[in-house]
Amino acid sequence: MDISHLLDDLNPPQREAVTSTSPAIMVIAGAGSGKTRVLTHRVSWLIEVERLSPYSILAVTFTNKAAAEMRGRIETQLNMSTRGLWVGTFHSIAHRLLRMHWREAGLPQQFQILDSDDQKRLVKRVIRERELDPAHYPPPQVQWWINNRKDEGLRAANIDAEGDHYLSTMVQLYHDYEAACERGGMVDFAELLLRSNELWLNQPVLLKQYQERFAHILVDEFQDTNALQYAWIRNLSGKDTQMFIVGDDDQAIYGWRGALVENITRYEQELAPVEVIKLEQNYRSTQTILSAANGLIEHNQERHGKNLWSDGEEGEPITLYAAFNEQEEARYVIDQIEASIADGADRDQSAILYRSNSQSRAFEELLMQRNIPYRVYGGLRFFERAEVRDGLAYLRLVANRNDDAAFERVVNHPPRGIGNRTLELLRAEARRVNQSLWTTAQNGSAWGLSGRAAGALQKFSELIEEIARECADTSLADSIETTINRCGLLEHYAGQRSEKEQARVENLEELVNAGSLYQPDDEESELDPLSTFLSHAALEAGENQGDAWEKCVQLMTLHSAKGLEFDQVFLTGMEEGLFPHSRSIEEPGRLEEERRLCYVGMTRARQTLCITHAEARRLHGDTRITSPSRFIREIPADHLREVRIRGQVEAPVYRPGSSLSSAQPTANGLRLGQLVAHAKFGEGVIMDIEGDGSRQRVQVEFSEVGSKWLMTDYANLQPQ
DNA sequence: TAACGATCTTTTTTT
DNA sequence: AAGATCGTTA
Repeated sequence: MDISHLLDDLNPPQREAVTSTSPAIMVIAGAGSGKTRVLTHRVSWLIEVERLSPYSILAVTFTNKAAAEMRGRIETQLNMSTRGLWVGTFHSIAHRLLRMHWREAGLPQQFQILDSDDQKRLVKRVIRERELDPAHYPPPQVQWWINNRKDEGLRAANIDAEGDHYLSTMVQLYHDYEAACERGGMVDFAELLLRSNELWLNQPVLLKQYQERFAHILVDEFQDTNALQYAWIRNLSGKDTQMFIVGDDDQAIYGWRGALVENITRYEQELAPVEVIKLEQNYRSTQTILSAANGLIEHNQERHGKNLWSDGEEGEPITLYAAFNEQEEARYVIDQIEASIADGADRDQSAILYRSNSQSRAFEELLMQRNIPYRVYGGLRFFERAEVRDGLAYLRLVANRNDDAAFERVVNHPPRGIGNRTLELLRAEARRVNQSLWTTAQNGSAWGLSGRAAGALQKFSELIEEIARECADTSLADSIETTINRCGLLEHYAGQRSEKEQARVENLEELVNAGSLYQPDDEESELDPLSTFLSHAALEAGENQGDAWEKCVQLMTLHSAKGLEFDQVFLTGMEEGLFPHSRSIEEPGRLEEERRLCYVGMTRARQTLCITHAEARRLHGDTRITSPSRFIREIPADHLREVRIRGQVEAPVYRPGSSLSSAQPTANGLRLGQLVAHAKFGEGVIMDIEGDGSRQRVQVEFSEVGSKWLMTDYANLQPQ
């Protein structure tokens, strides 16, 4: 058998990882070391060389994107369909199990997935019903708390509040929330995992069956697993299961949402002896970038220890630019990008990375002004848009009348005269009789609702029943079309003719389209298509902004940059308080996570890396003087090159500890940040200086007339 | 019931 | 500064 195509382009440790027969393997895969390749080649190897049935392999990832990429690559390698092979996110696999074993899991067959938005509404309701002050118990915080408990594998009944008032209230809310979910047949994200883990614990026969089925379990991004995911994996693995995990402790950046890097060590201890394979050869970045990143990450105490190297080129030094403020920072970065594009680089090979989303603004404004196409990652995705969610809520009611979250969402949207007062009474009554809102609404006048309110609810019920009847024996696509057309949302938006409403109508039409394109997975094909479509919508929120695939400059947070790579990377806003973020500075553990985030950012770059910081930045309304990030100082200085304004290299811009000292005066006494007066334009601040002698010009931000470029020889600016 | 104004808040994000 | 949320008012 010719197996060369699976091994030829691998280095020795990669090859060892792909072919190893140890019962427990741990691959510590540095950034850019070919992690995905190892994972996919191993699966292909198992199937093609070891002749394992795809049916006996389970591969788990964190994102749908990673799962899709893995499946795609495996199919290409094997040149066959991967039917039977389970590749998916923790959540999608747990979901699949629950759909198959809903009875054993104690769920109604039609259970629906509650996304975080619905979850928040439900939590809010539970708080209201307890008559607690939402200021004392903010819904997002309660939601966060509940999810954290679930991620730890704890149910309300398992938590001992020990007389602590706050804690016991939280437990009570958790309890109410569980009851509300139960009543409506709803399962939130964390619940998917918790339930299926309980399925393992409560159904030993079923568990054994799966343990025997999966001879191989592969887990990607192991450093991001939380306690529940760890338990889930451990329970599922039988004594003959071969475990293959891939992770990188230096890229653990999700501790704040419950991920436990320690799971790596824990795995190593619990499954000893574990074969540890380190992938340290990097195929992405220049040696300079790697050395710099290594130098930085060495400042962390808690490490497995690993040193990335490359046999590629030394590459350019990392440039460091000290901007006057965030606008000037944007100007510098975008000038550089424009220059590289002029040199023939692709726009989408430049990425601007930042710590927090609000920083994208200055960049976006300038990119827009200069007509450079760009794409900002993050933000609302298709299935998260309000109108799409409304449409889905109608569908959910059609599928399951007891879905209270969906009921609340659309009962008066579009407005049909069911006001808050009515809803309040309805909620109270539903709670009293412990029934869903839908059921309670059916006999409004019987429990004392005014004739008018009861009538309005009646009409709403009839509408839903009617839609359901029309959808009864049609295809999924037709059901969705019927629902969207009949629910009244289209008319509601069509009435108003602004651009926004136009877009909403289009999105609803797109939802119909999404339904007709939807193909259930093989295992799901015999289940109710509407339910699986709704789950799909919740589990996979869709493309970010599937806008035209024109090549765009990429803007994103450092977190969303993980897993991506670009020729040219700008690491911006490298200032104390912003990055590392002020809320992380106190705790050593958090600070180390910030440092790993910086490491992740740096290692995204293939060719060039540029680090920028502003000496003054407008944040939350006021301008403050900032100092450069400690991370800049932690990068070995010999890999850095400081850049002056427009390429004039003189005294170093950056000196540790200095803030505004870098604004060097020019020959005629003007310097950045200088307050000046102009005969016609009034007072202003110097934002930029370029050229010298008779060709020197300065950019002044005037308080009256805005920003102007002026030739210094003619402007006659008076320093103030 | 909707619309307006006051008040509050502000890291990172997937499922 | 800006956006979301909330309570009050017309």
